[in-house]
Amino acid sequence: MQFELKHTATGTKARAGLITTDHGNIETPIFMPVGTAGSVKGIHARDLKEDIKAQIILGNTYHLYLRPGLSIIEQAGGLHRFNGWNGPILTDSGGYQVFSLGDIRKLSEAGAKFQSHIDGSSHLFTPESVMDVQRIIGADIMMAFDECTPGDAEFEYARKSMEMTQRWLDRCMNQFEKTVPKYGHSQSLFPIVQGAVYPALREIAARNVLQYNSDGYAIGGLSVGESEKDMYAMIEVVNEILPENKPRYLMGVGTPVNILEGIERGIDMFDCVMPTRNGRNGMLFTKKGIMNMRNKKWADDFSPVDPDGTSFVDHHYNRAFLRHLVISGEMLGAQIASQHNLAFYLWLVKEARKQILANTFTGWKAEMVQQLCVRL
RNA sequence: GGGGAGAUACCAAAGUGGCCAACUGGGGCAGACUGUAACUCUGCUGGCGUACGCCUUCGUAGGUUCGAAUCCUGCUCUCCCCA
Repeated sequence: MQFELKHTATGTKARAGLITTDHGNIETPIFMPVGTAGSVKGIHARDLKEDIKAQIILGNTYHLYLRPGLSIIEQAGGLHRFNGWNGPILTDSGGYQVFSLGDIRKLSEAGAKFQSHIDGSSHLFTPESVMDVQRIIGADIMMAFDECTPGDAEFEYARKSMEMTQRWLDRCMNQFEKTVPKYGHSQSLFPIVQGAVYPALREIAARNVLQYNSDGYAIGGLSVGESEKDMYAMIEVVNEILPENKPRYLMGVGTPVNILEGIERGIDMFDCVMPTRNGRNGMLFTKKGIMNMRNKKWADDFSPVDPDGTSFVDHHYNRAFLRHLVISGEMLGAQIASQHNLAFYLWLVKEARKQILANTFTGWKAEMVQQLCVRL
């Protein structure tokens, strides 16, 4: 994987770049749809590529390891062959599950012992094993195994947590160096910067990851309970230190506004479940604001789902029908909403890139942020 | 014609003298969701008020009682069984 910085918009840290992988190119800034179990929920690979114009999607080490299991994925020839998506794939390491499955896991220096959320069985994830699993999955971009520190962590906890993530990173790197890709395409490993909401910790963590000269760097442990103000402040601290010539990935973020704020602060890559999960729950993000499709006001609105939308669903279906589907619990409603939201997110980052290249990002972004928060 | 059962809020359905403006489910209305244990979760759902509260409700008209959705009587309607 390689990264080429194309342009930094004047008067801002917002950047446009190009990532090249063995499965295709990625124009940054980019949003990466989340496909935890190997599929972006409700979305066909064809629509992902042709309609939504996704350039890279996520998978999750923890989920794929539990089900279908490594043997099946290996037999398939890796996740790309298994799920029919032949574009770039990034896998999260399970670090987020260390956070979200807090009740059913135990952390130690060795790693994280999980109880499967599926059948309760016990599994130990170590930095080494997580590298091996991601080799088998065959992600173009693998993530280091980290502890995603909760946003409200005390300083001492955050410090210890960050330090363990650093030691785990060292082990990840060693294992990564000791192993090779299984399917003929190259794989990169991104370290993750932790440190909760403490600038001093974030600084240490950001400087620490530089020693590995990785293909890219991630910022984790944000949008996990801290304030947006803190989140933006941490991005600024870290991006001050991360190298210019490598992509920066802000993990798990976020709302359309979060993404624009992140781009403005020099982030290149984003992922978030929000467009799909909120879509399944009836919420639409649009250029003009947020729509809750369950609201009665759409019941007799027969205009297109989103007249400004870039997806075919935006023009093929009307709002009243979409509301009917959502209210009725019809799965097509969840699909339409997810497809719209993803297409919107991809439009948003593509447009941001255009504005960066034209040096008009700042004004455009300010205007968009106003619009995006409106409740329609 | 004879016998029996029942009528509770938008629907279904608990409650069978005070803790009942009334359990619960559905429906309705709104909110949440950020590296997915999530097509999930939360709140409201008689009227007015932010709220303590006040007012009007359990087919209908009366009655008993300090007090009734709950007990008694008349009426109206519904369902079931037998002829």
